[in-house]
Amino acid sequence: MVMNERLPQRSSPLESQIVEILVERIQSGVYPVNSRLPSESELAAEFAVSRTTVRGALGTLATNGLVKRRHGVGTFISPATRISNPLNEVINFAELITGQGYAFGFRHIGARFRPAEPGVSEALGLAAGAEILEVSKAFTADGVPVIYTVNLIPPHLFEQCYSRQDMLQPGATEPLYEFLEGACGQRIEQYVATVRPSIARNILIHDQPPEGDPLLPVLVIEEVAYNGSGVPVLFEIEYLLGDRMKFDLVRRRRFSNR
Amino acid sequence: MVMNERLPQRSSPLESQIVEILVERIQSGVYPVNSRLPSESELAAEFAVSRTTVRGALGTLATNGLVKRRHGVGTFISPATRISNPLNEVINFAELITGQGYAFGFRHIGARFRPAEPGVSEALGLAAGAEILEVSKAFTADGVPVIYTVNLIPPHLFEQCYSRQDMLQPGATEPLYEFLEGACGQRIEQYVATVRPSIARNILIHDQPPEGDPLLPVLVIEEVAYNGSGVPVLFEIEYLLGDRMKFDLVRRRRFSNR
DNA sequence: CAGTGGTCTAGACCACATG
DNA sequence: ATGTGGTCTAGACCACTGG
Repeated sequence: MVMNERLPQRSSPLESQIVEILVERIQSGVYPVNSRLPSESELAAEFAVSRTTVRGALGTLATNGLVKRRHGVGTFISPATRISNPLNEVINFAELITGQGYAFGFRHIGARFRPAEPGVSEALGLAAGAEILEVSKAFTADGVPVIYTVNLIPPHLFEQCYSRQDMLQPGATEPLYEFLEGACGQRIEQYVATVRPSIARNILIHDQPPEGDPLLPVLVIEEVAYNGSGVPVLFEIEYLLGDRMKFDLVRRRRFSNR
Repeated sequence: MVMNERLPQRSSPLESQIVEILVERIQSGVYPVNSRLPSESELAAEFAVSRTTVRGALGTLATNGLVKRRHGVGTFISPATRISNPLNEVINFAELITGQGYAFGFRHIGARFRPAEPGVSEALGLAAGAEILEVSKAFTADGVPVIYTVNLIPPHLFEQCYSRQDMLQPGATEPLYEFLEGACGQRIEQYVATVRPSIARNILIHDQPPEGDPLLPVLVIEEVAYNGSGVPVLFEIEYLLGDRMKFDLVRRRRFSNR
């Protein structure tokens, strides 16, 4: 009945595949904003799956704000509700910066091996005082640094593939997610982060203060990254300079499902 | 078989009731940290519900970090993983402040009716320039203001119960959630928030700067509150003074279910 | 191998909104 | 009265982990 027929294949969970298909349709405008989706039963028939499976997928979309469900009425494509830079998702800095209309750039600041602070080694499950690799970078919008990151990476992640010298080269770990997934076999699934405000003059990146106004507000995110098995992988500190960046967040009551 | 037998009653969804029961057991230590929970089938039998229903409840607990599931092994009570002040949940300021060991206090700063800014009236679905009630408060820790809030409340919410004069009295809307739920019949289910850092000297609450160091970092949360039907209820601005407060956040990849 | 969680189904019934 | 989403069941099969 539908052009561009695409039915789910086995191999990954049907529910995830249906999420993908529906996201495609929403983003490509097959389902226009504010329109009503086909009913759960219709989608179930179209995809040849049970209504339960369709409901799971729609639940995921609703949780992520793409869709709004109304009991007794239907499921609707959310209007502009698309949250722009969700703080509770993993951020892709390149997308973030280009998405706001700036030219994206990357700058190496420094890399070195040093002993981990007690808090860091504990969070990563390392021996007290174990050495870690510290890599500091800046990301620029139209040439102006707007994000600084400090990554603290345990050497056991990469030392089977790379020498210490390799790792000190500018850009060796950039982009970070691809480096971790490709070279280290670690896929980051989740961060546990602490968020606080600060001022540019109160922070140091690789022993240097950030460029620009020392009174610029800064959003500081300190976080531990975990892989899919719940094992801590690395420690990361992000400094988001407040001038040009805004972040959104959906906040809910606890245990309010989806 | 189990002491303190408590079986779910109908009336609210079984799944939610099972969540509550399990949370009680976890918090009261019936299931100690790191211990394995009974298997899904055992719980299903105990509660006399289907395994599907138990799984839903366990999924909610896993999403909220109380529990860690391991395929082929079991479901385990998470260790200290309890996130302290989750930024993605609705914050109860009194709990937040007392929970960090300070004495909680509340201070009325001002209340007035004024026309809404275009951004606010649009977000709340009001006519351009409609009048709203602005209520400004401070919350103190050991007497020191650590949180300021500005609530922008559309008059239609309360004008059937209260006069405008009533609403201008100090504490008329405090605690806010109880006021909204009791007097206005509005239960807040969700906020869509924007988070940014700032500096104390850059903000004004009821025409006054905050007390204390003008260079104090401030976390600013601007948010629209929605009720369960997705209707915007009020606009709120929170100023979290960065000195004593920390906030945590779990960040995930998009569409990674639970 | 046995036991666990992960996925999926088909069908039932309910609660809600709308005409 | 109809059709929608919300809840729940019983049972099947799969995938993973551990002894």
